[in-house]
Amino acid sequence: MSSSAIRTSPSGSPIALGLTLESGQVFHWKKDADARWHGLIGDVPVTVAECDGSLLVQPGHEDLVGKYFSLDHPLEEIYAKFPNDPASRESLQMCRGLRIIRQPRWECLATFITSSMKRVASIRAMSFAIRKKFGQPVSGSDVEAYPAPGVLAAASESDLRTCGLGYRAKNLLLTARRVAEGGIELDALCSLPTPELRSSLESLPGVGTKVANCVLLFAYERLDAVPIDVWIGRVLMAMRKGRPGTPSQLARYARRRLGPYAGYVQQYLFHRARNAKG
DNA sequence: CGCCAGGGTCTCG
DNA sequence: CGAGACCATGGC
Repeated sequence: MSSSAIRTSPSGSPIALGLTLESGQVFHWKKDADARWHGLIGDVPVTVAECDGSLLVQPGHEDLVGKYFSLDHPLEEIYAKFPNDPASRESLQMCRGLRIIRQPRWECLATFITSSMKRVASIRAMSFAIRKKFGQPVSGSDVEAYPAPGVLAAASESDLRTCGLGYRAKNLLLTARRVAEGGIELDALCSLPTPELRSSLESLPGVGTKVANCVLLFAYERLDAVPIDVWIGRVLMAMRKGRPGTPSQLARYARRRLGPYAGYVQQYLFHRARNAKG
């Protein structure tokens, strides 16, 4: 592969590429027989491979790829603030090098609107279907770019349903219209404090507490945001010695116990829980 | 085949 | 604020 190696962060903390791309943050990357990953960063086709914790990319893509995969995140500092309970320690041992990606905001928001009550494999299938039906073809990629808000805003609900969205089609359509009409400017919101940003996101159709936290964590660099889905809900309940709780109680517990990088801890716990199976 | 999933929204206490 | 009903689909 015509590629040059780029280094990870100055501290030398590595990236685990496969873990990062298979941890339910992003849903359109494909691994080939040679363990190279093919995907799009925005509308730029990218091929990435991992070699001893560093990334190999095409010349010229170093900055784009480095930012997308958050190679500047200080993993050792983050790990130093991990909680000391057995589950968190074990998740760190399993997931060392997994990074929270910086995703394009609309793409992240839209895919997580479609994610409710769906498994990762289904979210991935819907994502590909939406790209294929509405997205712009990209030269050098077998995956289409994620369609802009205006494109989905001009679609019909029944067209969206053909992508397997079910009742989520209406929410995606309504939110696409809000964004396309300028009712909310996703990129401009990045300067807002987290509470105000969260409120803005939750004003969108199909965006509640959990989806807003996914977008805060995966697209707005709020590394303390904790999405609580059924998996993390079970993990938190186990950490509370089996004591169940309301969503707000679990959120408060997570804020208190998972530390300043709670979003990172959550992602590691999520991956550990989903891959437990014994 | 039945089960469950990176939930949101509305209604009613 | 908290609990329940309802929503559609597909992988397994």
